[in-house]
Amino acid sequence: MPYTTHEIHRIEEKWQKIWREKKIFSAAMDSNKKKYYVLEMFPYPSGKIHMGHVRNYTIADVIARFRMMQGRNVLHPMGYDAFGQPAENAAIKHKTGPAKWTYGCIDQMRAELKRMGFSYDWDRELATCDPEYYRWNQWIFLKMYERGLAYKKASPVNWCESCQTTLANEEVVNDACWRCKAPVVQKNLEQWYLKITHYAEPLLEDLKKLANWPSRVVAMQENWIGKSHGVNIFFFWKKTGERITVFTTRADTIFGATYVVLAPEHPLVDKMIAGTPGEKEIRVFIEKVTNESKSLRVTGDKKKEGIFTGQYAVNPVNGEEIPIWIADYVLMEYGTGAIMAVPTHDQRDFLFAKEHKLPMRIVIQDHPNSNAKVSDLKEAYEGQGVLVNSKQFDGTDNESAKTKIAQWMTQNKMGEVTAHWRLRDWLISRQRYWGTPIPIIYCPKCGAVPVPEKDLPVELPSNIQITGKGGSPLAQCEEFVNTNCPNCNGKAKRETDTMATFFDSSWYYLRFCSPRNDRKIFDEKEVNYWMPVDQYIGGIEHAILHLLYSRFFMKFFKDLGLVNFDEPFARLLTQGMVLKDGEVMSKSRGNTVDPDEIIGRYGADPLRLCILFAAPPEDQLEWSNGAVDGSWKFLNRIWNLAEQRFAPVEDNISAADSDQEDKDLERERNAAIKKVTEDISEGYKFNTAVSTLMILMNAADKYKVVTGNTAKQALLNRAIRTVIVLLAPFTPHICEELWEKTGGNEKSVMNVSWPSFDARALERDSVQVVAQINGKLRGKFQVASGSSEEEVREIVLADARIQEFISGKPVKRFIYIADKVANIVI
RNA sequence: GGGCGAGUGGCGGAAUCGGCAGACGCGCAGGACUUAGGAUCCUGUCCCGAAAGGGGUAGAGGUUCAACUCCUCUCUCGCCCACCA
Repeated sequence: MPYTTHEIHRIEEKWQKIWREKKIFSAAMDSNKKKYYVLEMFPYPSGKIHMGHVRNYTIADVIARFRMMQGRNVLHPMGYDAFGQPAENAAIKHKTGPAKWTYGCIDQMRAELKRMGFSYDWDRELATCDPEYYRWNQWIFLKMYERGLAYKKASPVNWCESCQTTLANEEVVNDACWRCKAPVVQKNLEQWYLKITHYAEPLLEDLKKLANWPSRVVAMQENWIGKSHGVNIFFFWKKTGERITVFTTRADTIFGATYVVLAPEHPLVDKMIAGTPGEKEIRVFIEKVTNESKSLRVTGDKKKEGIFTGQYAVNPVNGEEIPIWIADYVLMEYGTGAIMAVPTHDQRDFLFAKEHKLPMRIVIQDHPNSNAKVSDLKEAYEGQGVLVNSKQFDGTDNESAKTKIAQWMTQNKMGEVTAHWRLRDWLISRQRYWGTPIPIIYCPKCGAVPVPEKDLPVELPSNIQITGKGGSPLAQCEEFVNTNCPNCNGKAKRETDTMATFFDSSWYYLRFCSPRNDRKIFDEKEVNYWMPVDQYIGGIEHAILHLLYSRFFMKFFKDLGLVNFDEPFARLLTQGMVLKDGEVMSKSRGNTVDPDEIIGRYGADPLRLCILFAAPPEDQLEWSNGAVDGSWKFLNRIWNLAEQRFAPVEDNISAADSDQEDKDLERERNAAIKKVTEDISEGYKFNTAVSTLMILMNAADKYKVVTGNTAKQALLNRAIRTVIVLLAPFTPHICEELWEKTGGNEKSVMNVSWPSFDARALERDSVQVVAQINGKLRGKFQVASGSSEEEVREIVLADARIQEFISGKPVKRFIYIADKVANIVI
């Protein structure tokens, strides 16, 4: 039978059925076996898988199958991140319900995933929209609520007009909604938050443990958490003596502070200006600034605007009275909402001071003897130097002055060492239907009351009309809203907001460990056996969002005493995007390639191979149909090799009888085992692993067997079967079929142990040494491997051509790198 | 403005504890064969040159017997952060 599309499809279906029936991939805890947990970021069930999914899951599948063949107890589950807005939009568009729509999509998606032949334990499949899943979201919420880590507060929030809902800071990208790209505006709303900032320190600190994460992702998280060390300095308002705390990372410049600037929203502002002559003008200014969108206000190149309050602050270090200003460039959300301005050593302050003719004083000289004057300054000096005009600190270099001044201020209660964080608490309320109901009941008498654990799950009502127009859809459903207070049993109303879907995905990897447990969120024994995830794989777009939230949840579970570790993902691989014509594949661009269509035309194996061979997993991958042709051809050649050249004979080769061709083939075979093993386990270099297998196949193809020479035939058989076994994680269907055809005696090639290589077979009798003259290639010599420098020197210098190049000049040096290069310096 | 990463044939990409640049594949060119198949097989394929040889890994320098690999500067592209005090 030739390897035709029809045959490919037959083989793929055949083996998928066998894997399913024999439960090859079902995982069970076994404390005698070393576990390996492979996980890819589970998909949103849009219905169809795209090339990005195919790439992500194929990479994971190779790893899972490879580890399985190496004898590890592999857990490789799959599920669906099934809540979220697209289902609501689809429900409106197709006049159906989000649940019906979503489950339909899941069915379609599962079928497509199965056609790819991925090694999932399908018995562990889960969907976050299942009440048996999201009840545990509610449970987690209640546990956080008990510990004060879930709380409600009114504050300005990000609001997406198009989605008609609030967004977390992490979901706002360039002042636009991360999902729909519509502009985000600020609204004042009362919303639920999770206190992720409680874990700011460990979230930052434990990044150090993530040595096997891409450094880029670690850097992004570090940036996002944004710890900055500095000092809170206690200025005070001259008129009343009230404290104005200012945060600075530049305590060394404290003697150069010539004014203080407050954010327009600063709580003291109102009191300071009330009844002053400038009050009206200042209020107009504040009004103007606070109405500006955050993006406009926070643009770097915009001119800084400000206004004098008429009030003065006292600098605690020298008692100096300096003016208090209000300016748009000071943000209430960061630091203390108040800064001390040092125009000589901060460029923003410099420009502001010039504009408003505010005083300046130099306190750092870049050189002890240089005497720059304020009038000479064209810009602020932000570099290193020595302190001047700073009383007892004069002459101190500014770096050590930071610590010294901070200590001195702390001792004299003028300030305190502190740190500020960029990380904000996580806003999780969403005014949407298709999400987990927040398990809170509002009672007129008792206030906000958590739903008792025994009443979980608070189920989503199914009879809801989704309109997409303003407000929480759940609020319209009276039978959902109206309930009784768990405390006093009086009439009460339910919270009608649902949870952000990132809540759901922050812990699903734990649920996979015991997905059917209906008494507990997860079985601690199972979780402590399988976790952490040994290899996690997904897109870089989750570098902050999902990965940070998951780390936060893990630390919370550790604090609850449920788990004995606190980082969920030991290794992280961020796969590159799949491009078409240089652009990311997307429906809106109309440049998508449907994986299902490629499977139909070529089969799953050629698709898998092509995507693995085309680029290293972390790089972008430019899709080309030609590349699938290439993969198809390669599989076809292997097919023909196994079908036409394999012949069953007894494998009784004695090394003593082997000739040079035999040794060469055995060397290629062992070299391939070594290289493929290394490529998969050290850095997932699938592209070079595949090319190594191509080399071995080419070598086997060229190897000649005289009919009846059973020793040679056995050697060829060995090479063929090695290709099949090594290739099995990449293209499992064809390898199963060929393994069976070539007399494989296991029920599946997946049960074959991953081969090891024989180092002796890699040795060569002779090696090629390159001869260079002054670094230029001048000749190649076969020499016995392990030859000494003297031997090689003799051979090389005896060569007529080499002598011609030397042309009588004296040989200054002779450098020999064993078995590689000889360089003659003349 | 700050940080990180990258730049190699017509294309995807190999090679980086410094040691033959372009593995492997796609494409292209020439040929063989044919049970016309999605054929298959063989040969060639960085540039200039008839050859000898010369040039060549974004550009310019440097270190070295030897540099895609290390150092300095510049350019280009990608990503992240950004009035962050």
